Amino acid sequence: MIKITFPDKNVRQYEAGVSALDIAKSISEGLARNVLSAEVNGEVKDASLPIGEDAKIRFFTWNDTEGKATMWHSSAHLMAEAVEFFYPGAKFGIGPDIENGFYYDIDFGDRMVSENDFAKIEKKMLEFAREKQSFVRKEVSKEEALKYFTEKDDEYKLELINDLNDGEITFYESGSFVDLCRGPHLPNTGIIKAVKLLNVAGAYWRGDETRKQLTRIYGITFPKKKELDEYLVKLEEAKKRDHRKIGKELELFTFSQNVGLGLPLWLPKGAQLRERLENYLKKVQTEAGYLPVITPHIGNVKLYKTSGHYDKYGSDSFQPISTPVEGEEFFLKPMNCPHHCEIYKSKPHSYRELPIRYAEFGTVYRYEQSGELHGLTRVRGFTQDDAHIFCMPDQVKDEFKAVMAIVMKIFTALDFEDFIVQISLRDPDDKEKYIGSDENWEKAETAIKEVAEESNLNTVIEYGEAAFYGPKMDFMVRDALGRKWQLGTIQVDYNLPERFELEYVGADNEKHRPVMIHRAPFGSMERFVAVLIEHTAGKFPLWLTPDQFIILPISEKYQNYAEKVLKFLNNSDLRGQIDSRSEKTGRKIRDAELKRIPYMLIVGEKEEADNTVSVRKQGEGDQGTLTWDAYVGSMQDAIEKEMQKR
RNA sequence: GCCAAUGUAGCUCAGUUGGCCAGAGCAGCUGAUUUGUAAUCAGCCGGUCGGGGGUUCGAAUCCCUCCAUUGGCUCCA
Repeated sequence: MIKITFPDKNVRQYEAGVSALDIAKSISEGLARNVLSAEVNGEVKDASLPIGEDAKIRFFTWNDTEGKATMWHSSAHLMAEAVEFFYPGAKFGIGPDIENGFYYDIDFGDRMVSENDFAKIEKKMLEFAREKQSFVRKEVSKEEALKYFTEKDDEYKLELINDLNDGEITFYESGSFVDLCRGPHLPNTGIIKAVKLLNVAGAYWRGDETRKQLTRIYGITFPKKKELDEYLVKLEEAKKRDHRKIGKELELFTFSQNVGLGLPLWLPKGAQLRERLENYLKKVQTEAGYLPVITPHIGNVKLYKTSGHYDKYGSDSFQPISTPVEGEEFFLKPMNCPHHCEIYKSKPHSYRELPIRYAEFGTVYRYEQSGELHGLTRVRGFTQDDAHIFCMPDQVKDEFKAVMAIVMKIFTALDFEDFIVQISLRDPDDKEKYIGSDENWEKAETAIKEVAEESNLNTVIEYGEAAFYGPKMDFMVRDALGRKWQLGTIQVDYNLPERFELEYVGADNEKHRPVMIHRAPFGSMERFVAVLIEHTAGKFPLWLTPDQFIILPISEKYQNYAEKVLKFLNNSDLRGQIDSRSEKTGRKIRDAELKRIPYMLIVGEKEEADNTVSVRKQGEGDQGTLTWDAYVGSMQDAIEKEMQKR
């Protein structure tokens, strides 16, 4: 007999060799039906695996992320089985579970697979699911494993097996499909009740651009059909928040092929919104001791040779601009830092002046790959809310923390609650990609790691995500479809000060090298506004929204009164317009609602008689009648409330 | 840059197996209407069907190519 300990510390005795599934059954049939996998002594395992010794056990169901992972990983196998049925000879790469579902990378040879083929594959998957195929785990020797996939002629699996050690290789067999796999898997495929293949995409084998591109099929499965339907509805809803769609509807920005790919054109309403964000940050920065600077959009190529940008990105950038002078070349600036370094160098500095904080909304140009361009989130010309802090080494931490405070302030002000703080460090296996000495990198990485530890934020470390001159702390926020985008960023840099030979005179009357902190709380105005649009679905807070109200006169007769109201509101620092069209009120309301204008002020005979406005709130309907003063008061209160968050 | 899908008026979309001068709604313009909490009515304007090439008696529809968009991959100073 063995002792099984449950998460609630309860202990029960079982025969050795009992499976997690058996144990679940001994508790209740219902639990047994819902168990997808189990954690046995800290490791997630097949629920059907025999347990030979005393163990701590935890069951995973659909309500656990581990349970979902098991479900989706098994679904990848199920899909592979169906794919193999229709495309015998297809070769399989990897097929993991992901945050929402799973994918499998497949080499179909000469055959083309598109979304048109999904229906039959889905149908076959459900068929196999209904057969309640069990996942049979087999430990195999490396030799056996290699033999199997050599016969199957699957070079991808062979490559994977070659990277594994003998004795740690397992196969899983479900139906006719055998896969190299660590597991764990579902007790059987019958748990999968609803299947949806979502899209196909090319994906390089092992993420390596120089290797063959496989066909990746993404899918998701559910234990209930209803959950799939709900998921699909959610996806549709998310698409409605897409900033590209709302940006068009609300006339915030546009693109023109005549101007160029990835070069956004800000329309008046978008420009107003952006300007308010910029003014807000300018105010915060002034309070935090930043000094404004302004630099040109181009710079001599020499500048970027000094900074290292030329070597690193020169050939993939917009190409240099030549001048009538032989050999003279300018670059569109891809970064503001070299310019700011030159400003720093324009005069000698004393340690007493430090830290110096130069801030600029600097527009930069980068030749992003055409396939990467995406609305406002990935563009070729964008404006960074950039600043560079030049400080002494012992000031780095305090300065870094102060910048973090600004980022957090902004995120709080705009209700960005769901963000990831990512520590982006060097790829330890590929130091060639970076400039600067190991010593400098150590110092910079240590500083960031220490600051992160001292903050109360949950951070994740990503290796290989650093900038080429230094490590970063990146603030990642998701868009409507769950894609992560880097917004705020703070970077510690010991390298550029060296390259630009920046100096200050210390208390010891000797020359010292300052440390640079690059930082951009919004990241770029373009990307930030894009994410803001998706988070708010275009319903911006009052302090930001282009029009706070619109006055809707019932008819032409009340145009004069409407103008008086407008003047009064404008004088009270509120902004809005009059809809003077010869339309019915219902129509004006509908249009204002669709434009997400927060307040509609309906004025007619009654309102004119009592000097009031009839207030309608976007999305909420009629709010009753208020005097001008009362309305202004309520608006000021609402804005005041928003200000407190700022 | 790579893989796949898509590309018809400013926007959203119809256009059967290739067959009469390419359609609708919204937007825009003109006129009528003077309107009370999510679409007033009528008329007009607007497209060389993404560009180019080809097949055909005939192409928005079939083929090739280029461009762009979308979803991924790679990249992201």
